[in-house]
Amino acid sequence: MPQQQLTAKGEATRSRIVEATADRILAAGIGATSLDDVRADSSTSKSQLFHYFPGGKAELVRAVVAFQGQRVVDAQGDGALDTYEKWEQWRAALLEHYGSMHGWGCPIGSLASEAAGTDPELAEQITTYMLDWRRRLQDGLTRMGVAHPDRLAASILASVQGGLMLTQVEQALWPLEAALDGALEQLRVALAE
Amino acid sequence: MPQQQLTAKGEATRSRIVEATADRILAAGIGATSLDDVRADSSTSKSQLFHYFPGGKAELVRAVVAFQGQRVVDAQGDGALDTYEKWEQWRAALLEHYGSMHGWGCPIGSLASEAAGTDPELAEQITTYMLDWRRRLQDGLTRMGVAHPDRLAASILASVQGGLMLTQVEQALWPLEAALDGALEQLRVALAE
DNA sequence: AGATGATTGGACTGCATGGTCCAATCCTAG
DNA sequence: CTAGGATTGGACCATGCAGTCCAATCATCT
Repeated sequence: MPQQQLTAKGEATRSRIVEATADRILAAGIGATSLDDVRADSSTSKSQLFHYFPGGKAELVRAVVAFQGQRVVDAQGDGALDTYEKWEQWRAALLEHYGSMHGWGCPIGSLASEAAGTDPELAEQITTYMLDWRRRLQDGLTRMGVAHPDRLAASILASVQGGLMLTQVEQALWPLEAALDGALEQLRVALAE
Repeated sequence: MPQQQLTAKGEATRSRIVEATADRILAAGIGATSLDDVRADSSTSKSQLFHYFPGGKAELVRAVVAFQGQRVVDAQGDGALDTYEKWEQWRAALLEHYGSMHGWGCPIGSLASEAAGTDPELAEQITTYMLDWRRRLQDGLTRMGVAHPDRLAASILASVQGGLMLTQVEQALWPLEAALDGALEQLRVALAE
């Protein structure tokens, strides 16, 4: 944690490092992302990496997850998901976001399995993001008065995550689209009851 | 590829290696699974590893994916998924299978992101398994005469994969259960049309 | 200008890990 | 019992990578 004051320049370098690392990790996973790769991609030196992330790779990865977590939140659009129309906008926003991204796959979800058995703190961080995400969906569902908002929220989130995984496997966006359609279908059924 | 003749003993050792590796990888991912870990877990020596897998770690990992792929197929139950009742049995079989497994997570899906940017051949192997899996679902749907079997199959598979991911994150089976319920819900809607 | 602290470059270290090699032992067929 | 191949043990090597360190530069404030 850089408690020291960061100048604008320092801040810029820091972001450059985080973003470069995020891209690499998204494309190749944590294990296949070396600090030398990051150094090259971000045009920095080893000392800069450790200057801004004294905790080394582990801290850097955590910063990346925080960074991506923020992006994910942004991608949801803002406001509560408490009308069906807003869910449709949500669907569109997700497709827009992931469709325009470099590469495929969920920037956070895809790390879950790799993190689980490696860095417990990281695993917890990822879990927290997932729970927040689910809670966000669930809140909207609760306000809409569906029967089991927790289960439905989990199911919808599963569709998103699974859709992203298939999207990565197929190198195409349509599986996510199909999965989101399925998720909205479930929502409609729940609303009709 | 061990074209040489394997005695029963050799075959046993080979399986021991594959299974030990599979467990490790499931728990910690590919990157965090070292050959020394495997050696220890399987009570073998370095020379045995390379005797049975001359291609080294890459070949071993591919063998693990093939092994897990077979398991996944088995877990689906056999026969075509061409009646709703069979889909319910399928649901039960999946829950039974993944609920009784060591650890959580999809033995293949969770590797997708890690493999994608590392070993192209492995990525292709995983893609093939996913396609087979989806095709299997899709065949049943086609026979049942639903409207867009390809998209529905993708959506259902996404539910399974996402459900497994959440299951890993939450360390509990219920998200998979909720996701599968959602998937069957979609199927019912498609059948009603 | 000079001082102070942030920033940067890059050589260097230590270690984990994938992979090689060879000799010892076990198994089976003749 | 013996020969040849399958199997096994484990020392050893090469390398890639995380992390350390120190000296050089840059920016800002007085």
